[in-house]
Amino acid sequence: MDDDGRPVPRHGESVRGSQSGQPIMVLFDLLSRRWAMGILWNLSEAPRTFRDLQARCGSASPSVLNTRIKELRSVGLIENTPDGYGLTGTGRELFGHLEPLGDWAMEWVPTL
Amino acid sequence: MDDDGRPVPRHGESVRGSQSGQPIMVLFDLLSRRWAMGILWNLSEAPRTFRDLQARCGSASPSVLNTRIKELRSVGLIENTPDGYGLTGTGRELFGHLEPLGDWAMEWVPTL
DNA sequence: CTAGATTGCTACGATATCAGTAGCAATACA
DNA sequence: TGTATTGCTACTGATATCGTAGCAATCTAG
Repeated sequence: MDDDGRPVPRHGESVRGSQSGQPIMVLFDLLSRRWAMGILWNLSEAPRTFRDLQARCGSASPSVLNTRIKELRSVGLIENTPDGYGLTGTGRELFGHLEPLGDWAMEWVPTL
Repeated sequence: MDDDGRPVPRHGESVRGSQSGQPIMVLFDLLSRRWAMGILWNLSEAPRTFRDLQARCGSASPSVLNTRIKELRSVGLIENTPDGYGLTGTGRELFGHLEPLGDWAMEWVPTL
């Protein structure tokens, strides 16, 4: 069996080394896992198949991608629809807060 | 010498495995490194000393913390002030986009 | 000026996570 | 029946992170 990843953080539990259990840290822990935000970003336009999503995530390795998908599904941010993986209502809500970063990044990155 | 981390991503360059070089992916790459968002979060109220910051980041190991600090400084998001490390103007700008996640997380996390 | 105490950091071995590639069962289509 | 595509799993080697130890450079109290 492949790795199924760390336990998905829940409120009050230790979060990948952090003991705070503060909601924002729980969220940061989840979002800072490899490709987590990229997945949400790439599913925002439309549902995508596993392989399509993989291609959009810079050819992320299927094992990591699959692990991340399981995690994001288990916390109800994405779901498996007939058309492929897509954002849930909650996922779309979260994406709403991530979206502004796109414009900000477009202005910021060139200054580096 | 300890690791100085991966190269800090710049526009158009490969981003930790992603070839897109899209600004948002550059940003996601940076933010998804361990403790990156937590550091920004914990510096938002006031400048903190290295050890204070470390304590607030769940006792993150000093090597990772230091690596992250160097990275965030090198892209101008945080700076070293007489009172410790603090957000720059740009850092504060980015934090502005992260801040709403705090409230959202407070509502979301308990539902897990 | 001398003994802590604190601060910013480096070193290093042990783990955990990720990348990269190969490949397979299931379904779809030809 | 053959060929493609899809959603994965397995495995190996590379990288990142953890956890602990410790040190040089200030401060601080006596």
